[in-house]
Amino acid sequence: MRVQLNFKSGVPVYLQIVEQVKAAVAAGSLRPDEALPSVRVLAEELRVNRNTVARAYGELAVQGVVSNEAGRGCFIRDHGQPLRKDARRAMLTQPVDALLVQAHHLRIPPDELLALIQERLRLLEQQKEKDTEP
Amino acid sequence: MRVQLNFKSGVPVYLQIVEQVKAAVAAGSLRPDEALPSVRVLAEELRVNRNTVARAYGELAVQGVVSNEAGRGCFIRDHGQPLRKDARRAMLTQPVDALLVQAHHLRIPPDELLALIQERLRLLEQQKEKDTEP
Amino acid sequence: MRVQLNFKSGVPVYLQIVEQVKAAVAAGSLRPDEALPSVRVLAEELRVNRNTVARAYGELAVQGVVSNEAGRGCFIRDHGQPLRKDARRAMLTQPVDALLVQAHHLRIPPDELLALIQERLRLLEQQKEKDTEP
Amino acid sequence: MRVQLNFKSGVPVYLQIVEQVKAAVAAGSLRPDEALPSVRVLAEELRVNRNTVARAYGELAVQGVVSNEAGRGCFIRDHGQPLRKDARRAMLTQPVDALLVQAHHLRIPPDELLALIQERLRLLEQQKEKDTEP
DNA sequence: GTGGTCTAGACCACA
DNA sequence: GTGGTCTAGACCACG
Repeated sequence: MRVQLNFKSGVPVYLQIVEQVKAAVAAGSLRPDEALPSVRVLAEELRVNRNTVARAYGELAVQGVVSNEAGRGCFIRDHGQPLRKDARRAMLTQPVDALLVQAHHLRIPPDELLALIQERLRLLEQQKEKDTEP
Repeated sequence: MRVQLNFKSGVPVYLQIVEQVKAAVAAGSLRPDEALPSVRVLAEELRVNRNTVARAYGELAVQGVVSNEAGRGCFIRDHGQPLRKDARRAMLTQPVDALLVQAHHLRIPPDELLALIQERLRLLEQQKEKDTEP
Repeated sequence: MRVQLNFKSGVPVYLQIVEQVKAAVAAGSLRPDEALPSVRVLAEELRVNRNTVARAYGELAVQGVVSNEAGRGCFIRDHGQPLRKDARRAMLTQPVDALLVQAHHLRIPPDELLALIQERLRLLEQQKEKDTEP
Repeated sequence: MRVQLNFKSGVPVYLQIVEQVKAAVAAGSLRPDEALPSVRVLAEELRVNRNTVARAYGELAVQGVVSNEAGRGCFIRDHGQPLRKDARRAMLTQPVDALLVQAHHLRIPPDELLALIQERLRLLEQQKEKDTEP
């Protein structure tokens, strides 16, 4: 489970965690009964207060995405099939539209936006490789 | 001037307003000396408290984007050139990264994400034409 | 830290707080990393609403005087000055003009005003030394 | 009577007028029974709403500095001797200190502050000459 | 406990 | 009508 935080966005950290876990579950990359990293491990990994991770896990439990079992850990609950690809794809349309609107406001033409996206894509891939290597 | 709020994002409403006004100015779609909607009008339009809009306008004034004239209104200040294109482009990297992370968690591969983006792009263009025609 | 409010002056309370904190920092009686009283405490002390103090602290943070750390408190920043010198100097012309006008109305000729300024300057320097010594 | 307004200071315009008239009376440059300019004349001179000037005159009347005589005008009331020069000079120490603190905070050294003051002094003198000429 | 945001509604200065 | 300030009290994120 790879969580990417953006501390400058103003979006509460615990919500960023919640959203990314939910997305991973929807995609099937987190399987039922799979364990999430422990609160303190994830907190240290993200350099975030333990309470923040605990709150995220609590929120996920309330929403029925995971089940917190005291003393054992935090496990993905069974949700039947993960969403089919077109459903997951549909979950992206709103954020995509938001990005297009913002680009339009900034008068960045579509081709430049696409170039920017591919540039960032390459950069994120490189980071992933670095993290995996050592 | 059209402002779109996202109440679920956790980003302070007043900052969303600030950012969107700045984006519009940066893009040149709000011209110097142009009046913003009055605090009360925008507050009603966005279904938000007057103080929240006032705070946004105050912040914009502090940042020199706008000049608030009591009894008259809130006007875009002439700040010479709008931002250079690379600065505007830089304002997009954060949202782009957020989108890429979300797509990754949803296991939507880059090529499908790009396809989705171009699909939405076409759709937005069609809407724009409709708005302009009649 | 002693803050004296004048409710009858027409000067916004939050600005009075801002000015006095800045003055204390300038005078050296508030040192870098020193904590200001918490928003709630100062609000009670001044018999003013929490929001008013919060607004003052927010303004001080924007101006780089102070760093507000959620969950920890409000601390004096040891800051390198971002603005260029001529910009900073420009920020002084308004208050200078106001002083000159007032002196003119009080029929204090320019040379006496300058003498007074140098007198107060010496006095402020002496105070700073006293604060620094022991 | 020369009134200089600062619209950006946040100090209400009517209070700026009140303070400057009071200072002039304290200095003896406005003598008992001397007439102030009529509301509409001063309003036009200052490019300010007539209500604002009227409010200032009203405030001065309440404080016993002037006497508003309907249909005739607004006259300075007799206050015995104007203040001696050292008393008037004392009225300047607080604003002078505020200016020094602000300069210090902006890291403008005393010699530059003094240079700025003399520069503004020359500028104000020139304006006065222009106003007197025609 | 800390600071930050938002709402509801009041009053003020100004046009 | 405009923007600006203040209060009272709520909830949130974080430590």
